[in-house]
Amino acid sequence: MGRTAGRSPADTRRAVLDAAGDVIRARGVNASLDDIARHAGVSKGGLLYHFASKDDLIRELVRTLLEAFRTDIENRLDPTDNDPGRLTRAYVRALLAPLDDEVAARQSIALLALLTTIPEVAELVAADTDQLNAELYADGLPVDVMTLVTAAADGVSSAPLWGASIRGPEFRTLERRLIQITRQPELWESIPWS
Amino acid sequence: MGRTAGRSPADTRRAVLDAAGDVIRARGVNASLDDIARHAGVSKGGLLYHFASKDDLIRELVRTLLEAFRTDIENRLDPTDNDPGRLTRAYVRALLAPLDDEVAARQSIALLALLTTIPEVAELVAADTDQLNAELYADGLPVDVMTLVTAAADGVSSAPLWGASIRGPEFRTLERRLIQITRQPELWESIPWS
DNA sequence: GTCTATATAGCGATAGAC
DNA sequence: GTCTATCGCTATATAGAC
Repeated sequence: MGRTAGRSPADTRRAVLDAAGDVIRARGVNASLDDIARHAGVSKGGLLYHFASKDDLIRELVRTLLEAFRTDIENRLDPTDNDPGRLTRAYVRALLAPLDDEVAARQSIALLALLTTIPEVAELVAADTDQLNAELYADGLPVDVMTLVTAAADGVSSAPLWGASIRGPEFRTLERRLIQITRQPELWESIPWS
Repeated sequence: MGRTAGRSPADTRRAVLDAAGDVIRARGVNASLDDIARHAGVSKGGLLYHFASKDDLIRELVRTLLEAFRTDIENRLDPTDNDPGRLTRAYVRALLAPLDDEVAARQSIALLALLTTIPEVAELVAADTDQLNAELYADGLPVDVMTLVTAAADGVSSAPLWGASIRGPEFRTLERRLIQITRQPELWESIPWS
């Protein structure tokens, strides 16, 4: 039948990647190329013209997800904010933002966790994590403060993975206080730790 | 050939469950029954005598993991401690336990995260989470303090999923301070939040 | 660039011997 | 209680038409 009207090859590629995310999120490991292709509005043969193999498709999907996460953090950097903890604040905002859509958040994290089981993918993700962590450690905050804040943000963002609800107001409060601690690290450091 | 000398049916069952964990951790959820059986030292047919189907095996594996996690927390309850935050402290200890001697418990978390991509498993885990969360909310701490402490613990425990190392001394410091906050919630609550 | 049709392989599950 | 053999299904990937 040839090319679908109004859809460029790049559009098709993107449609397939989107469909891959949706279908794998929804059906888990059992998602087949046929399934993904149908959701993208192409045949399996059509899909395999754009991606040489399923591994190739997965690899591209992970690359896309990591890039989207990175871009999300960068978009949340406050341009008027040049103080220490600038990146850490953007990190907290990025991880706590999806609170509104718990299902999508849970599924995105589960998707990355699932994909991480492919050794090659695990290396990609770990490399990305190392890079981001290095930047967080160089963000100008005392290490113990940065560790607390990012750990708490990581915890909230991973909670939906276990089916926990994070809609309560206590999580909003937590977000505000984590941000505030990055602005005034002494609030944490001056606590009389025994 | 009959029963392998010195191995009871219960031993075989446990060996299969252990092997299932190992193989799925290494190869992902698509690991085949053949693979699992070989690692357990039985044939596929032998495995399927003990577990009616692959779904049944997965279900039992998850049940075992959840139970082990529960037991781990309970073992970390301080018998001499009857103050508010008692369970929260055990929870923090369980999640931040040193990597060296608690590798299995920690890997279980990563494995559970993987298995959560199976919808039926997600429901099992969510039910368990709800129960534990209810107990944490009833642990006698101010909600905001409990939320901070458990979020931070969750964050540290999920870090290995992304390939991050949590061996640095800052994580030990974090553990000590999280515990201390549960003992003196006013340390957190009396901070002059704007 | 996308389709249909098909080759090929691997998986879960069953049956029956021992 | 465990094995081997095999069935039936589904999935990936290829080939070739349009």
